[in-house]
Amino acid sequence: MTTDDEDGADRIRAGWRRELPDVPVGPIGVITRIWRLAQLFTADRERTLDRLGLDSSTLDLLSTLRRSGPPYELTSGQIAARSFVSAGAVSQRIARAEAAGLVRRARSGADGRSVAVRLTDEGRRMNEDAVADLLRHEETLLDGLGATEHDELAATLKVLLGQLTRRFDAEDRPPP
Amino acid sequence: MTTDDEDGADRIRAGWRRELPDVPVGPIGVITRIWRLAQLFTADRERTLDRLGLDSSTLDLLSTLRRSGPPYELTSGQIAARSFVSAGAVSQRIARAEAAGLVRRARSGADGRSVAVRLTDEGRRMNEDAVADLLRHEETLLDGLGATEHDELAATLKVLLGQLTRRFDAEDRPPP
DNA sequence: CCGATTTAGTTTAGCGCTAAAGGAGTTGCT
DNA sequence: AGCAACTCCTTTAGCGCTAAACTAAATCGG
Repeated sequence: MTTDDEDGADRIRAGWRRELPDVPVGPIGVITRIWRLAQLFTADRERTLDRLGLDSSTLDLLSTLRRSGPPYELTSGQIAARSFVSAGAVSQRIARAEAAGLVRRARSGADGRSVAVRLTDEGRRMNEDAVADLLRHEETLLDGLGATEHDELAATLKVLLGQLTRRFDAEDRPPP
Repeated sequence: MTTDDEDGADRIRAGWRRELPDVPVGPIGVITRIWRLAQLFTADRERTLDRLGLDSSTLDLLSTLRRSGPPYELTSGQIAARSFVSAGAVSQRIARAEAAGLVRRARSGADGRSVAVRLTDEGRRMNEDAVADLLRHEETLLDGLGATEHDELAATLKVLLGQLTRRFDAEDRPPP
């Protein structure tokens, strides 16, 4: 008596349970759904950003600068450290945003190797508009969850994320 | 009195609350963490798959065929419909997997336009090994969650995913 | 049946990313 | 001081993806 409101994850799980009965299918219910939700949130952001003439990597750059507070300036290295992308990607993002007039680059005073990246007024304005739009809209995406459910979800995700982050960090740094 | 075990999402949320107090920062606790978890799961899979000489897009193709059951054969179109990627991407995935000897392509009997893609014995073996490895390992990633917490998480994710899927589907198909 | 339309799959241009190589400035050792 | 080692950033080759152009086969309507 299978329940009828199977989703994609349920179907994948049922497929593996049928075909490879020895394999544990438990993780699918969480991991596959997290992947799929991440995709949906990404696609939804992209639709909004298209309207605003931005893309998600530019938004990430502008937001990192904006969140740092006045004078909205960081070095490339600081941006890379906060962005979870490679230094090369940051360099390209800055070049694109500079061409669009959203940031300006200047050699940093103290250290001739670093580059200070600063938000222009237009970059700041576009970022503030986009962040307000996105977060207000994303709030509605989670409306279907009750307040308690929402908070418990955030809390559980935080626990899991903390555990995995610590675990992977420890694995990367094998015992001396 | 800020709690001290802030994670990245908490820091982003605190930054926006400080800089743009009018913007609702609630969604960050869920959406940002889902993105980050998806990234971690992806990176973890990639490490395992590297060892096995596979990549995640090839795994996805082989798994789709394997889950369909004997004779492990589907048309390109059926694969695309199950894969959440474009038809072009499927075509390229098949070409790579065929070059690696993991699938074989043949014009499909009934309809001269379609292509039947079938798992080779080696493709089937590699897929079964990889799926067993991955799922057994991923089970341990979720070990830190209690059974109840795990089940509640899966259930909440399923609800949210269902709501969003229906909502976006409805938006794509505007009223007639 | 014949031409137009639709459908299945492939090919290609362009995108942003990573990893690795390169260029320029700084630090440290003697 | 002088030179090696290091650091910060940029550049580039290669990858897989998407969107769109394209080829070929099937279907439909007069």
